[in-house]
Amino acid sequence: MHEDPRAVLRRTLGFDAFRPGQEPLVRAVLGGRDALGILPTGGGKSACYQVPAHIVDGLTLVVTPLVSLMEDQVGRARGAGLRAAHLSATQSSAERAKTRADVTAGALDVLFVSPERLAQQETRTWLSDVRIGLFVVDEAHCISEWGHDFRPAYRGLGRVSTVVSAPTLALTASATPAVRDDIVGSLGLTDPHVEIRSFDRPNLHWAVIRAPDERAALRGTAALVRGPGVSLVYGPTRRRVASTRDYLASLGIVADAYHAGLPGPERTEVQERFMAGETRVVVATNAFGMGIDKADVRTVVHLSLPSSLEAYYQEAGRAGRDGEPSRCLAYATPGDRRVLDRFIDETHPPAPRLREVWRHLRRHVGERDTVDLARLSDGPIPHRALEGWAQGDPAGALGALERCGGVRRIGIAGGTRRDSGGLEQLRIGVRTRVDLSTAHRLRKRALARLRAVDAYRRSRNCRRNAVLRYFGEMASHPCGRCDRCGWNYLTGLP
DNA sequence: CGCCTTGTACCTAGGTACAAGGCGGTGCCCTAGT
Repeated sequence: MHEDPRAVLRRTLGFDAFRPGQEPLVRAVLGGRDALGILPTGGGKSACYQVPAHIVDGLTLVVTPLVSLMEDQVGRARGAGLRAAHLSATQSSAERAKTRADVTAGALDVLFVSPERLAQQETRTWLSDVRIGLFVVDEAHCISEWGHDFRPAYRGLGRVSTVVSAPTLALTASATPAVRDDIVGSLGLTDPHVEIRSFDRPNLHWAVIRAPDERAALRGTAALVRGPGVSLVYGPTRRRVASTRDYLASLGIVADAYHAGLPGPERTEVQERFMAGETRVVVATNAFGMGIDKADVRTVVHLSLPSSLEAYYQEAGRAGRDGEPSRCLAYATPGDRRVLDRFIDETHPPAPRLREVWRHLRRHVGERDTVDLARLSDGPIPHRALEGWAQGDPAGALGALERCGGVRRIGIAGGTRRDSGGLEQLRIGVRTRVDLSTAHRLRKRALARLRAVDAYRRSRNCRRNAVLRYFGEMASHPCGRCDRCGWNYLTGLP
């Protein structure tokens, strides 16, 4: 019989009682059952694996999407009395070797890794000799959000979870019923215990602000961030993030910009200033957020709505973590929908289009060719359909074909990716058959998600209820704190 | 359905004016050649 989880909680984390939802998840995995926990941010997801990690026999293996998050989690796990480490490409090979040796020797309780590392054959071979007591997928919505295109390694976690003879625990802060099903199905969870806490955040005030164009949205944003407290402004592109920051600066409003195109040290610095309370305004792309938990953000402004309500709720939900009244405001301009439609056409082209591109490739490219994509695109393939893919990101028609098994990426012949400019000398193989049903399904899914955003933007009814319903929650009375319930985003809060 | 970059015409050098067309965001991984 193992130590009582409550005693462990008290001894290691200093809490007298579990928070809602935690204990059933802990007891489920300790009883050998798979589990899925959907707990709000700040709801104590880490404790759900930290407590079992003290108890189970063997290693607790935690999959985490970002290296910065891993480093954070290692620190907190150590603070909870666990012997913890992580593996990442930023470490020296000596460091990694040491961690592996520790794991093999049973000298670690918790190991954090990326899904990409788990996808490596080398890692799997090594882990097959390690006794694993619990397999944890943190930020499990990434399986659904990123796994289908951006980070396909997330789709491979299912093979790990079924091979490992330990229970699997999937944790996330937000998941619609469809995303839940996707997580359970993709991980191959068997009869999981599912724990879902409410998404309602009674201190958040919602509004969609119509603006004739981007310029008007920008002016409005400046007025909003002049208000009291810390503000977070989300822009759809790096360029707009930079120009918004500059515009605010020209008005004497000091703001930091954050996106993935900035050098690492600068990103770190912006984050640290923000967390330390030295920044009043951060303008950012969606790169800013995961793992950043600042309590006193009063206003989150979106210059335009993102392409899914999941993303919107995650980003807007960074307001008011301290429970104080806070605003979640999104601008809507006439061009929004059209631009997003175009992005979908690029990332998930319609099946007939894909078939056309694939046939063209079949005629000109063999099973294992080195091709000059720039020359190929003189044909019916526009340059842009190939571009993103060649640079390493699975975007465009080739990316979609790759997901359908019609095209195989072999590598870049000669030179590095960056040196080659991405377009010459790409080695690909074109298969003799292609099944476009995956591409079709993903396109339908992307369009459906976009329609939900559109519905939210245009909704005549309570905004909060619209969001809750989307996440599969029963909506009660109108909230009384959104624009549709008569709340005024300019005068409604101090 | 708006903004910005790129392309073209002008004619012989590099500006200007205007038209056309394109437009995205998230991160792991440690290759191979300096």
